[in-house]
Amino acid sequence: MTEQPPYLAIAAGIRRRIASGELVPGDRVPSTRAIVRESGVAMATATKALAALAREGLVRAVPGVGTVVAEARPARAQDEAAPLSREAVVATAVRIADAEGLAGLSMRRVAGDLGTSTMALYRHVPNKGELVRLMTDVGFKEAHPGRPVGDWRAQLAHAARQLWAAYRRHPWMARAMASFIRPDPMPEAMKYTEWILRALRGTSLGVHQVMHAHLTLIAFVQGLGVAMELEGHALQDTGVSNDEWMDRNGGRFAAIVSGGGYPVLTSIFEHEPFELDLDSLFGFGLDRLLDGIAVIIAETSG
Amino acid sequence: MTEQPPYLAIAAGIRRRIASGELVPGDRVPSTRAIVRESGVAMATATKALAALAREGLVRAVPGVGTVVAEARPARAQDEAAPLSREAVVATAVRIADAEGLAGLSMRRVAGDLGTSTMALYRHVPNKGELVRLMTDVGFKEAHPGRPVGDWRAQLAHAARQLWAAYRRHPWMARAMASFIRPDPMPEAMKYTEWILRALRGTSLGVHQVMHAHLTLIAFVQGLGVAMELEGHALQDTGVSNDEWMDRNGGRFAAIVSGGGYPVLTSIFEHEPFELDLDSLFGFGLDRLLDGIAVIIAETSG
DNA sequence: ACCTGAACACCGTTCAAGT
DNA sequence: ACCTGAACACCGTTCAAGT
Repeated sequence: MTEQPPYLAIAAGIRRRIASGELVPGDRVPSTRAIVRESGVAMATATKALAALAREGLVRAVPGVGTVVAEARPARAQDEAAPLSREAVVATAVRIADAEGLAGLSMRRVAGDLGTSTMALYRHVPNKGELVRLMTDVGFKEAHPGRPVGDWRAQLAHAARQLWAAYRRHPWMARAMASFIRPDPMPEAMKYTEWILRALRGTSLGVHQVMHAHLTLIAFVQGLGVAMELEGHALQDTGVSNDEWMDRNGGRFAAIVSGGGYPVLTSIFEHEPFELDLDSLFGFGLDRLLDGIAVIIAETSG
Repeated sequence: MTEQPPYLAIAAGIRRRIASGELVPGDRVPSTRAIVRESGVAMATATKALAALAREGLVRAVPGVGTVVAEARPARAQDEAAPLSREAVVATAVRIADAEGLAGLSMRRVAGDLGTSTMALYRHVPNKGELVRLMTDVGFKEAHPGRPVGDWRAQLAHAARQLWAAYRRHPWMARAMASFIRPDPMPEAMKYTEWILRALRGTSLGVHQVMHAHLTLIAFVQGLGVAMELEGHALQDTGVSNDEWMDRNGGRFAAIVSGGGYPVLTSIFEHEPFELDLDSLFGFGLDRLLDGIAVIIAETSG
C-alpha cells in the first residue's frame, strides 16, 4: 500500500469490514471522533474517510444516529444484468480512480464493483497497464476542444483549459499517462493532438516548432497534474488543505528554516504562508507560455 | 509488477536464478539470442536486460564465451563491514532506481544489495514513502546551481538546466516527487527554491508572481520528466528508441491514422516520423517560458 | 541496542478446471 | 464460449522473538 493517503487506508479498512459481513446494512460505522481516537489521525482525515465511503454509496449519514452501512445498492443488480464489456470495465475503473486515486485501483476492486470474478476482466482488457491506458483515453475524449474559435492563441488557451479541466476531474491522469512524447497510440489522445497542431498550422512556425510548442504545453499541464494528484482531493475541499499541510509539515518546515540560510523563503512564509491555488498557477503558466510562443511567432513572421 | 518494462522482467528472472544458487559464478547466463527465442522479445530488449545485470556487477561478458555470472562482489564485503546508515540505505536505493526505475525498487531489494535483512532498513527510514522522499532530496542536492552568475534570465536558465540534468540522471525523480506545490519540507529542495526566488527578487515582479514563475518552471521540467521516465533508458541509448517505438506501435498508429480524420498528424508522420529528442524539447520550452516571463517583467517595470 | 523471521494482508497474472 | 478458484511470485509492514 505504498503512498496511500491515510484517509484512504481508513476507508479501505471500513470497506473491508462491510465486505466481510462484520458490518451489515443499518449498523453504525465508527464515528469521526472514534476514528480520531483509534487511529490517531486529524479530524479532517476521519471526515474525508467517511465522505469517500458515502460517495461510493457504501454508507450514509443518518441525522441523530450517525453514519450507517447503506443497503446493498440496486445499481449492482443492473450491473449484473448487463453483460460485461470493455466500456463497463473502463468506466468502473475510472470511477474508482476518481474517488480513490490510482493507489486504490486494483483488478480485484474493479471486479468487486462489477460483481464478477477478477479473472473475467481479462476477457475484456489484456492487463492492468492497458486498462490504465484506456482510462487516459477517456480523459482525452473529455478534453476535446470542439469546434475551433478565434486565432491560434485563443484556440491553444481553450484546448489547454479543456485538458486541465479533465486533469482536475481525473487527478490520476498525470501519473497514468506514461509518455506524451512517444505515446501509445490512442484515438482520442491523437484527436486532441491533431486539433492543436491544426490550430498552430496557420502561423509562421515550422513543423518542428509546432510540435515543440504543443509538447511544451502538454508538459506544463502534465507537471501541474502530477503535483495535483496526491493533494487533489484535499485541494478540492476548499480551505482545508492549507491548514492540514501546516498541521503536518509546519513544524518540520519551521525547523529547517530556523537553521538559517533561507531568508527569501522565510520572508515569504511570514507574509503569506503558501497561499497558492493550482488554478491560478495554471492560468499564470499558460499566459507565460502563450506569450513566449507569441514572441517566436512574431520573430519568424518578421 | 505493474508497468515494469520487459527487459527488467527478464533481468529480474535471471537475477533470481543467481540469487537462488541455480546459476553460480562462472556459469553462462542465457545469451541474447536465447532470450529472444525463449521470451519472444526483440533483440534490443534482450541486450538491455543483460546490460542492466552487467551494470549491477552481477554478470560480465567474456569474449568468446558469452555472458557469465560474476564472482561475488568484493564491494559487498565492504558494505557488510560498514555499519548500516540512513545515507547507505538512501544511496543504495538511488542506485537501484537509477538502474531499474521505481518499479524495481523494493525494500527487500535494497536490503539484499546491502546484505542485511529487510527489517533492518526500518531502523533507518520509517517507511518506503520517506525513503523515496529522501532520494528526491539527493537529486535536488545535485541540482543546486552554485554561485549565481548573470542576470535573472541567465540564472533561471542555469537553474532549470541543472534540475533537468538531475532528472536525466535520475529518471525516477519526476514520479517520486509527489508535490512541488505543497512539498514535504526537504532541506535540499528548499535550498534550490531559495536560490530561484533570490534570482527573481531583483526584478519588478511581486512575491506572488515570483512564486508563480518558479513553480511554472518546475511544473514544466516535472512534466517532461514524467514523459522521460518510462522511456528513459531507451532514449539514452542513442537511436534505438525511435526504431523500437515504431516496431511496437507503428502498426497500431498507422491503423488509427488510416481511418482518416488525422490529416496534420499524417502529413507530419510521413515527413519525419517523430524525430524528437527530449533535450531539444526542453531547450525550446525553457526559452518560451523565459520569453514569457520577460514579457511580464517588461510590463510590470514599464 | 540492534537485528531477524514469520506472518498478515495485500498485489497482477497464469493456468487448469468448471459450466 | 465464457467464467471461476486456486496458486504463484511478488509487495510493505507489524510484531514477537532472538542475540
